[in-house]
Amino acid sequence: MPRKPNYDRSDLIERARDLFWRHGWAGTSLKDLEAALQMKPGSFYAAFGSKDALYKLALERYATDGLERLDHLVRTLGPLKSLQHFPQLVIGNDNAPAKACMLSKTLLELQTQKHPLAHDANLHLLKMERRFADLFAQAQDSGEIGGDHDPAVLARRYQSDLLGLRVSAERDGVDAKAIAAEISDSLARL
Amino acid sequence: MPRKPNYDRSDLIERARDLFWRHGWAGTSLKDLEAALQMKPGSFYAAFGSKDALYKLALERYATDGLERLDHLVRTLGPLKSLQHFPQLVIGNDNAPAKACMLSKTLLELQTQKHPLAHDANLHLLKMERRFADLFAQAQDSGEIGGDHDPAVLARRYQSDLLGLRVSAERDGVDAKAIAAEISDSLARL
DNA sequence: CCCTTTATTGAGTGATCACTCAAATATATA
DNA sequence: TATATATTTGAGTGATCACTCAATAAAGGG
Repeated sequence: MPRKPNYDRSDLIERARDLFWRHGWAGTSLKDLEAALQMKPGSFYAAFGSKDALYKLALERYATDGLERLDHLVRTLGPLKSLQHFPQLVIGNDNAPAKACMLSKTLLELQTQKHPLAHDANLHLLKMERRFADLFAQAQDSGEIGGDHDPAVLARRYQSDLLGLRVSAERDGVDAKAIAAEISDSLARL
Repeated sequence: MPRKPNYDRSDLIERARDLFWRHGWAGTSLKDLEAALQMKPGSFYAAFGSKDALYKLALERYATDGLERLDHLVRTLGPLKSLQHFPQLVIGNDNAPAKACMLSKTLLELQTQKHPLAHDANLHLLKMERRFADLFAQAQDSGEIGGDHDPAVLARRYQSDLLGLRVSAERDGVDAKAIAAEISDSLARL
C-alpha cells in the first residue's frame, strides 16, 4: 500500500556528511542541506527529524568509513604496516571535503557547549583509538615492535599525532606528507 | 573637546577573545558579545566596526600572548627546556576558555570557506612555528641537541604535535598530561 | 478502478542573525 | 558657561535561522 521514498537514504547521509565535514555544524544551514540533498523541508524532516539527528548519522557514517578503510589496509598490509601507512592515507585524499578529521572538527566546535554531538564524536574517537591499540598489540605479538610498550599508550599518542597531522594538513604551506612520513618512521623505531 | 570612551579597549578585546576562543566564530553572536562587553550595538560598531574585525583583534591578542608566554619561559629556562615545558603549560591552564588552540579552532572552522580570518590564523601559526625553529636552532648551537636535524623540520613536527595534544586535551577521558610528557621526552632524545 | 498509506510540496512560523542610525548624553576646550 | 566633538543608547532593519503543517501526489492491495 505505502508509497516508497524516491531517494537513496544512504546516499543522502553521505552527501550530508560531506557538507557537515566541510562546513561544520553551525556553518551548514538547512538551506544548504536542502540544496545538496534535493529535498524540500517537509521531506527532510520526515526523513531525518532534525539537523542534529542527520549530523549524528553523518558522524556515524564518517566513523564507520574510517574504521573500514583501516581494516581494509590491515587485510593487505598487516597491523604495523597499516598503522604506518594510515597517516598518508587520511591526508592523501584530495577529493575529501577537508583534510582535518570530522570527529575533531565536531569536538572543537561543540565540546565547549556540551552539545550531545560532541559526546558522539568523543565515543567515535575512542573506538578508533581502541582499534589502534588492538593493532599495536598484534604488532607486538608478531614481534614487529618491541613488547616493552603499553599498546594503549602507543595508541593514545598515535591518535594525538594523527589529529595534529590532520590539523597541520589544513594549514597553508605545510608539507603534511613529510609529517606523515615522520609519524610512520617513529613507528618503525619501536 | 571630545568625549572619552568609558571602557578599556584592551580589556574588551580580551573578553571577546575568551568568548570567540570558547564558542568559535559562528557560535558567538553579537548578543553574546554585547552581554560580555556590556556594550550596546551602536557602541560596539563604533568601537570595532564589525564582528569579524573584533575577531581579528582577538586572534592577534591570542597569538601575541602565546608568544609572550613562550618568551617568558625562555628567559628563565633557556631554549630546549622551554620547548619541553611548553606543552604542559598550554594544556595546564584550567581557567582558559578551551584546551584547544584558538588558531587551530579558527582554521578548522573557517579555512574551508576561505574566510580571511583563516588566513590570519595561518599567519599566526606560521609565526609561532618560526619561533619554535629559532629555539631549536639555539638549542643546537649550545649543543643541547644534536646538529643533524633541520630546525625548521623539528619545528614543523613540534607544532603538529602541539596541535594534536591540544585537540586530545579537549577529549573526554584522555590523559593529556601524559601525552605532553611524551612530547617533552622525545625532545630530550634529540 | 478505489482506497489506504505514505511521500512530497512549499508557503509560512517565530526567533535570531549581524548590523544601522537618529536622538540623547557626556566631555574637554574656548 | 557655551560650543564642538565624541560616545552611548536602543528601537528597528531586512535577511536568514531551524522547523511546521495542511494540501497534494504517488504507489500498492483490494
